Amino acid sequence: MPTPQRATLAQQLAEDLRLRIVSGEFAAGERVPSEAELSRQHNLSRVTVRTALRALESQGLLEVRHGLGSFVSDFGPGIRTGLQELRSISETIRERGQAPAMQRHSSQRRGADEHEASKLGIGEGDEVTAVERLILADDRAVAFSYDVVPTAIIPSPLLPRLGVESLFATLTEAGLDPRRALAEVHAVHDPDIGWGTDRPDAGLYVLLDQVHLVRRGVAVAWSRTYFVEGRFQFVVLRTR
Amino acid sequence: MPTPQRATLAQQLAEDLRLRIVSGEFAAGERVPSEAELSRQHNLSRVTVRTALRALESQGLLEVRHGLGSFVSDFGPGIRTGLQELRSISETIRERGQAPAMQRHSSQRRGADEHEASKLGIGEGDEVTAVERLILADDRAVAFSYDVVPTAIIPSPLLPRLGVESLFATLTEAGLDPRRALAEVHAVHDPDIGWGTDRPDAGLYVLLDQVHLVRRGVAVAWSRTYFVEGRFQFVVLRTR
DNA sequence: GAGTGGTCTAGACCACGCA
DNA sequence: GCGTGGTCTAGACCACTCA
Repeated sequence: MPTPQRATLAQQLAEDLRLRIVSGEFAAGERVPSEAELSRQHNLSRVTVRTALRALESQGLLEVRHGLGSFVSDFGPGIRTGLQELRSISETIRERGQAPAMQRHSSQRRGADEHEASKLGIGEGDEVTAVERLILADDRAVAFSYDVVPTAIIPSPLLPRLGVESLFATLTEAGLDPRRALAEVHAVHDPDIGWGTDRPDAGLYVLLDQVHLVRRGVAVAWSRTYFVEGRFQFVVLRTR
Repeated sequence: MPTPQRATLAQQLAEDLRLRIVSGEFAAGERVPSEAELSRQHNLSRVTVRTALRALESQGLLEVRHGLGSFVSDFGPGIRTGLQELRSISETIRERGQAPAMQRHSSQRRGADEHEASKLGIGEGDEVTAVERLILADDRAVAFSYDVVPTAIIPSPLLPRLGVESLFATLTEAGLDPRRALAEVHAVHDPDIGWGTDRPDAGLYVLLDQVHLVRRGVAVAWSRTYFVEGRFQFVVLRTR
């Protein structure tokens, strides 16, 4: 039986507040309760509350001002997501009020090449399942993804679902909830990326080349996701 | 007199460890002292030590493994920087053992347009200084940057240095050390970006469109920096 | 001065990996 | 079992903003 992976208290609070923000309960520009207040209301230490607020700030949802309070950011339309937050793409799309969908373009089982083996920490030649999929929001292509997963870690009944539903969903069901991902960010201009009629003419993408890790630092997937430039907005809060 | 902006204890420790890592005192794959050990050695609480380790992890310098310890990442060559860390580009280049340089391409003082005013939180028409500069590492172009700064916040004697030396250096000297930046990440393919003979043929860039903020949430600069794809490596640790 | 966020501490208990 | 990191608490003091 896979571990349920209970969220931390800070994560729960962040999620709670996040939903209240995206649902509009807290309007843009409005102040959210102070740290002390949230502490009392949720019966949490201030450190924990701060951890949650930090997370929301790094997603660009809150602006925290010393001596004043925390305010809901005025963010525009479009799918906007904090790069530092590892979240399912489908979830992100859904929360923006759009309908996520997925189309598998190809799927094959084969031996891992040297590069894949190194990325995934498995042996060269060990079987992997490689999928190519298209991610849509309201029937519009937003990303093309090339994913590689060691076949051995996925229970057979779940294998056919790779590339058909959210990668996160499949991994979670296998008890392999990705906790972290180390991502490289690149700009790519290549008309050969992607497929189908909805492939953008410009062929311009933000590439997230990422290795997904479960808690123990063990890799569960290597994915290269090409986000169509302009259809997904990535935000990062950089701090010193 | 500008505030010296003392670094936090966590930042000091992170910086200390970072230098020891990049200098090779801790080799790749090696374990660094445990949290408890660092606590004792530096006479800091464990929370503070953890804050420092987190920062290094998010820069991709450390891999932290539950039950085992923290290990120096095996990172390859190339200028690699954690997107979540706001650092001077020059500093980043210098630490990679390369020589940073800067060339100002243009500079003008004029009224802020609507977009600039909104980004910087100033009035439309307020005077700004707009600079175009080229950033080099070992005489090779790595980025082109278009920066806009409200003229009023920079003391006149420092104005001529904008675009000639590190933006960070100038701002810091003016007592406006940027603490945070909210950045949008884009892929750009545009042969009109950049100038000079070293302009890459491909015209492909990772664009960081960022507003630099001082502590109080006040914007001090809006910069659009086009990093030549492939010459700078951006890494992000994404977590849930 | 009152209220807010920013930093830090000391200590607790849990979960993981290994011998 | 022991040492490691993961989470959380209660409380302290400081710095900023506004009245």
